[in-house]
Amino acid sequence: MPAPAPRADREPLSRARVLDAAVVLADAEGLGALTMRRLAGELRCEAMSLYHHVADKNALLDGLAEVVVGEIAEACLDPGATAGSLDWRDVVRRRCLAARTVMHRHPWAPGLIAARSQPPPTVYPLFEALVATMVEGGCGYPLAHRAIHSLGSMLLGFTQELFEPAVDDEQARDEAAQDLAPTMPHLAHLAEVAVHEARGSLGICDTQAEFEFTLRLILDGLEAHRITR
Amino acid sequence: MPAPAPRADREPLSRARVLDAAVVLADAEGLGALTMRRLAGELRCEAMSLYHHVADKNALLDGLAEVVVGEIAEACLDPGATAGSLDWRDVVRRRCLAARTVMHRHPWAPGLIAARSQPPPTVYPLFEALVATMVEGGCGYPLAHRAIHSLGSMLLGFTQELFEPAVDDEQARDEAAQDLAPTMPHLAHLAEVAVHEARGSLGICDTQAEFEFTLRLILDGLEAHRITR
DNA sequence: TGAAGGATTCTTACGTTGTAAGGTTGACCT
DNA sequence: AGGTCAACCTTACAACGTAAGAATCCTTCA
Repeated sequence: MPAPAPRADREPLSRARVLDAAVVLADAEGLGALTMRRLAGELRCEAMSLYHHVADKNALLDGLAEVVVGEIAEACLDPGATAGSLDWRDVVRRRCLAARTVMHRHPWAPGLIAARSQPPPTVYPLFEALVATMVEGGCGYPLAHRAIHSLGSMLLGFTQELFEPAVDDEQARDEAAQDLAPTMPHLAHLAEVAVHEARGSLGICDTQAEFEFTLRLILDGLEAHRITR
Repeated sequence: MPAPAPRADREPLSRARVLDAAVVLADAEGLGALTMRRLAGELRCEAMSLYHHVADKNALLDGLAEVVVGEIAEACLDPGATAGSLDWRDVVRRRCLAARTVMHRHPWAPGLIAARSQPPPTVYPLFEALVATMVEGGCGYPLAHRAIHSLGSMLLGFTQELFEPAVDDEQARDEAAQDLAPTMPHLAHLAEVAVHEARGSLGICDTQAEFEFTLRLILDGLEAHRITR
């Protein structure tokens, strides 16, 4: 097995280093400034060298979404963020606020994530933790599921079909759920429930129903404020 | 004054025709397929001809956002959409659903609108109508204002600072509010109220407070569902 | 009738982008 | 010493947005 052959005269490139530099560049000058040549310049290499660490520009953007959502997940799951919270609402609330401060550092992120067809896999630990908190708080899986949809825009900055096209193939979906089970037990369970509820899995939720649910939630909340004002 | 000089042998171009073709193209093949040359091809002209009707590609995208939001506003304000509604919530609910069906036809729209720094002016009639409905429903301007923020993602597909950078200059803001007054009385009034409430106008809301308000709305609504399940 | 004038459209050209193809380098293992 | 292979660079090309200016066409007035 050949060992890696880093040059002695400078830090070798790597997927992580490329993505980190891309995030820094996008933060500083926006997504528009993120070109392969410019990014290479920041890393003191040539554009084509980047292609050894990311497949192409699209993969680079996928990676960016992954990194940012990962940052959000990390911030949300930091125990310090929710220390001393008793109510499940308080935990979820603080997590959403933590997500927001991360998004604030990367204003280009919502648009980027929204543009990808699939949310990056780094959302799963976050959703898993949220569902866990809610279920332990007595919400039950169906409500926790709806909550994830309702909170989507608070966590990632946009609404609209969080899990849209995904997989049409039913068997592939079942396998995906199986893969999820060991590390994401709540999400796996939620997927099962969703199958019975909306004839879809994580991949195919009844987004219309979810939309209407969230809408009613907001309107009813506003009505309550109107009455007690 | 020279009259327009359209060619006899074919329909002349126009800003509206360019934008319409751009919407059709984006709907069919996505925003990525929307290039000046390609769009020109659809219109059976050369790329450079487009520049007489839109300043540049960025202006084209601005125009696209304008058209889509205009479509949304039109669908929402269609009296048929809200006929027979007594409750203000029902009116607003139906408008949001109408907005959603329009967005469904233009899946690229939320990302596009979110990417522009300012929402297109075609939102104003929509917001005006929503505020009017809510105020007449007994909500009061402060609550109607919050409602617009809370409903942002239900109407346009994304959250996150609907009116972000806008104008720093205080005088310019006052003038903008003046211009609004004749056609958008409720929005103009709302802007005044916002100045006192959050030390900002339409241009500078306390987005953090709005975010937290919406978040609590959703969480409290979910909690109510938990209890009564 | 026809020439001017001005809006519209097209031609050509340039710089920048993403990336395919293939050459070069240098650390490691025999 | 020489071979191997990942990492990296050079060159090249098609497609993009768009600047500059020529060509085209309708209108208007002489």
